[in-house]
Amino acid sequence: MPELPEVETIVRDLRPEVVGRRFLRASLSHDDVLRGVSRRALLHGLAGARVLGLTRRAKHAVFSTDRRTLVVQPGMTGALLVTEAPLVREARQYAVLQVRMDDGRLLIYRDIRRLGTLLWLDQTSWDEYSLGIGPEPLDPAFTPRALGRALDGSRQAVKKVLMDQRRLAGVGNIYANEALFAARIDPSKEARRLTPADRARLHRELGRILRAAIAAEGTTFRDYVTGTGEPGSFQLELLVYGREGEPCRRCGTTLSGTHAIDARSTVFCHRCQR
DNA sequence: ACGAGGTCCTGCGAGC
DNA sequence: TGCTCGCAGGACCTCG
Repeated sequence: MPELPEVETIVRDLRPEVVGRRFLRASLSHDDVLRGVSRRALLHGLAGARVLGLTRRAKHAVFSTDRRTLVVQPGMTGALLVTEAPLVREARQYAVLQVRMDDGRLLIYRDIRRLGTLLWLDQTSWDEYSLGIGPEPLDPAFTPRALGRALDGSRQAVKKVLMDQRRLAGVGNIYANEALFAARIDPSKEARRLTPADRARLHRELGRILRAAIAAEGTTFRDYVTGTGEPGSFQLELLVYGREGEPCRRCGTTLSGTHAIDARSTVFCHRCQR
């Protein structure tokens, strides 16, 4: 499930493949991934557009072009790939968007469950959209104080606040679970009740884990692949996510699981995280 | 403002 | 073996 490290990996892999390329013809297999743009406007807009840059914002891959900006949010099962060979059957079945480029290769957005979304925005709309997203946790400007501001005043569970894209960019269920375990914070603790020491540890561990996950090219549980089609390897380093009922790597206590926070699977050590 | 719950979407694994 | 059902969940929505 592409969160910040996964989308960062995809963007780094694809940037040299697409920047400077011109899009030729595009096709779309399903309309239900579009938000605020019609099939016709998207396909017509993409045809002939030159890619000026590819960046990441939160969990979005952002293709800026000499026309509008193509924003891809992979959701649960989305993947972006560049391919030269014709698509094999499995790949073709889930290829939602296919864009022929001027070097003959295809840029593919593949999404099995289609919980991902595609946007086609002008500069002003993209700026506004981006302003509605919280700070980037790997930005040098994201200090412990900035994390404090994201958590301040919220009576919600700290885990839910970490995953709230309006407050903080790019953190989803996997990395929220992992960061809270590493920082030894109970995921259900009210965000506003974190002590300064809690916040300092959470800031440090969140940054450390996101960087380590990028170095590992992301976490592959099911469908996620990098921009080159390879699985990531951070699943080998997960300490709590997916480990409910298994022993805590720190103290050996059986890890607990709950769906009480925002109906998302939460795994934690009730002994280490208080 | 907050929590709870529904919606989208499909593959997968459990259970019968 | 073949079926149904619940679950996975990011973002967004409505309701109370």
